[in-house]
Parts: sequence; structure tokens; C-alpha cells
Amino acid sequence: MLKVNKLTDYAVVVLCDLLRGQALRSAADLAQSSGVPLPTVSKILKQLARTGLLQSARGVNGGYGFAKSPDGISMTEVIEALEGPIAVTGCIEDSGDCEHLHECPMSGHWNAVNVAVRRSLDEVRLIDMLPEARFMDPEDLSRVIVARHAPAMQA
Amino acid sequence: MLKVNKLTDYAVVVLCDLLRGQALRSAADLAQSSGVPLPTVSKILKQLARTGLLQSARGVNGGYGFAKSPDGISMTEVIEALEGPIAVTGCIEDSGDCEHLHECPMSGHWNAVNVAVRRSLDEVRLIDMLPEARFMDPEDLSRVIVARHAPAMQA
DNA sequence: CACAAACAGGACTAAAACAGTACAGTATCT
DNA sequence: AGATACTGTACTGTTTTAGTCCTGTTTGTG
Repeated sequence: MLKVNKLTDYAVVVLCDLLRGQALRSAADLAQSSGVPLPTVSKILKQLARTGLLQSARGVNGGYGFAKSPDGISMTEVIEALEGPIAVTGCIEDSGDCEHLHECPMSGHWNAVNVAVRRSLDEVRLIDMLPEARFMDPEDLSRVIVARHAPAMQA
Repeated sequence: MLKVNKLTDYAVVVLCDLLRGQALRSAADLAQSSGVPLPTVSKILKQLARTGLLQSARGVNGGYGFAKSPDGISMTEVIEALEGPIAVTGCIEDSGDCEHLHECPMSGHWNAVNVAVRRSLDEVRLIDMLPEARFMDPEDLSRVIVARHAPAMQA
């Protein structure tokens, strides 16, 4: 099936919600407006902050915001933030966890698949996942969203 | 990680072995020459025959061979034969197994991702996975392999 | 300074998926 | 008749995933 895990799926829902709202939002707030359970939202946001896609502010009035301009975020970044490098099989060169690697007739060949998949995901942006993306000019959409999130990025 | 399961990984090893050898090979034969355990090879081949990528012959001197010209087989076909349709999330439209589908803000959006991934896999052929593909002219490689497997396809 | 809001990190458990195996059945050739 | 080889299905132990919870740290407010 080549599935992405559920957490990543939710992450997109939550990120789109964050995209849609104001610059800095608390986990509780996002949980409520996205409908995803708070502990789960919290787990996702922590991970996204750890990998640098989001930035966080602690304390009262804290929350999460984008660490960089959200219109430049690709699905590759989102998926890799939550699942690690895109690798269709476990046999990644240099991973060293396959003791047959040097004798394996497939060595390096799945890599062509990994590269192809990765490239295709590079071309899908996070903001393309927004439902309103269907009805708006992509340029306008970017402008509106970037403007809305600029405060969080400067903080 | 966006992983393909292990069975699919082995399937490529076995299929490449079949590609490399003669037209019709038994499961036991393929298990031996590929190094993958027989029950596993058997499971893979059965599934590939069921989905029509391979064809099988029972009885003494039976075995498996390609059901169509092997140079036209893409990784999409191999992966889909073993794992079902490529769907990055469980929310495929029309699958009907998500009761929130009609209210889900993401509805239909992962589809862009599915399509992108699928297209990228369409462009990787099974014969590109052969180690010797690196050193040979693709045209020559196709010709040699197609000729070798023609008998199975006519049978 | 005490308290409340909010993030950080890690640990734990129940459920689901997967891998691998085994077995009983059917077809085919000699 | 008997050996070879595919077919279908069922079972089981292991691994992964999902989801939750708890304890600690940071920060703003009265």
C-alpha cells in the first residue's frame, strides 16, 4: 500500500488548520479546531518543532507557529519530519543494518525508486493540501498565508 | 518512512532472478537461486500469478513464467500486485471505510500525493532493477530478456 | 513570589499488521 | 499410480503503531 502512518496524516490536518488560523496557536486550540485528540496533536507538534518545521514558545500565551515561510514547505519535509528519510525499503545504502548488503543483488537499485518518489513529493506543497487551494489563485493564496504567519517567524 | 513491505522487497529479488534465467522456473528452483526461503517465494509467486503478472503451469515440469513481455513491467505493477492500490493514506475516495470522509477537510487532497507517487513509480521498470542494467544498453537488455521469456508467454 | 498556562521528554500499554510457516487440496506429466 | 508442482487458507509469534499519561521546565500574571 505504500502507506504513510496515521500520525503523518493527522499532521497534515493540523498543519492546514494552523495555516488557516493566526500565527501562534496552542496545542489545545489546534486540537479543538481540528478535531484531533489533544495528546495526539501535542505529540505531532512536539515532533515538528524538534525537526525545525515549527517553532514553539513556552509559557502563558505560548504555542506553535511556522519556523519558516509556509508556502515553501513541501510534503517531503512534512513526511520526513515525522517518519525520517523516505526509503521504500530498509536497505538504504550506508544504513549498515543489512548484513547482506555487500552481497545483495539488489544493492542500490531500490535507490532509483526512492529518488523518484522523493522527487514527486517535493513537487506537492503543503499549501496545496488546503481545500481552499482548489478555488483560489495559487499566488494569492501564498500571499495571504505568508502575510498571516509572518509574526510567528519573526518572534 | 513510506516503506514497502518485505514481501514486495523479496518479490523484486525473485522476479529479477526469473528475468535472468529461463522462461519457466519452479518455485523451488527460484528459492534456491535467489536465496529466499521456499515458503516465502511460493507465497510471492502465487500472489503474482493471481494478479496476472506471472502465469503458472502445474504438474511435473511446471513452474512460473511472465504472463506478458517483461520489459513492459513497471514497479507500480509489482507493488500493486502485492500490496493493492498505491494509497499513501487510508482515506481513498470511494473506499468507504472512513466514516468522516464527507466532513473531512482533507478529503481528496492526499489524492494529489497518491497520483504523484504512482506516476513516479510508473517510470521505473522492473528491468531497471537488474544489476546488469547498469552496464548494458537498455535496448539490448530488453531484447535479450524478451527473447528469453517469449516461450513462457506463448505457452 | 506563587500560580497557572503551555511546551518537552519519555515511558507505557493495547491493538493492529506483518512475516514466516504449515497443511490439505488439485492438476499434470511419466 | 506416483511424483512433481501449483492453490488456497489458516495459524502463530513478533514487530510496529496508536494513543495515552506522567513528570519536568519555562514563562507570563496578579
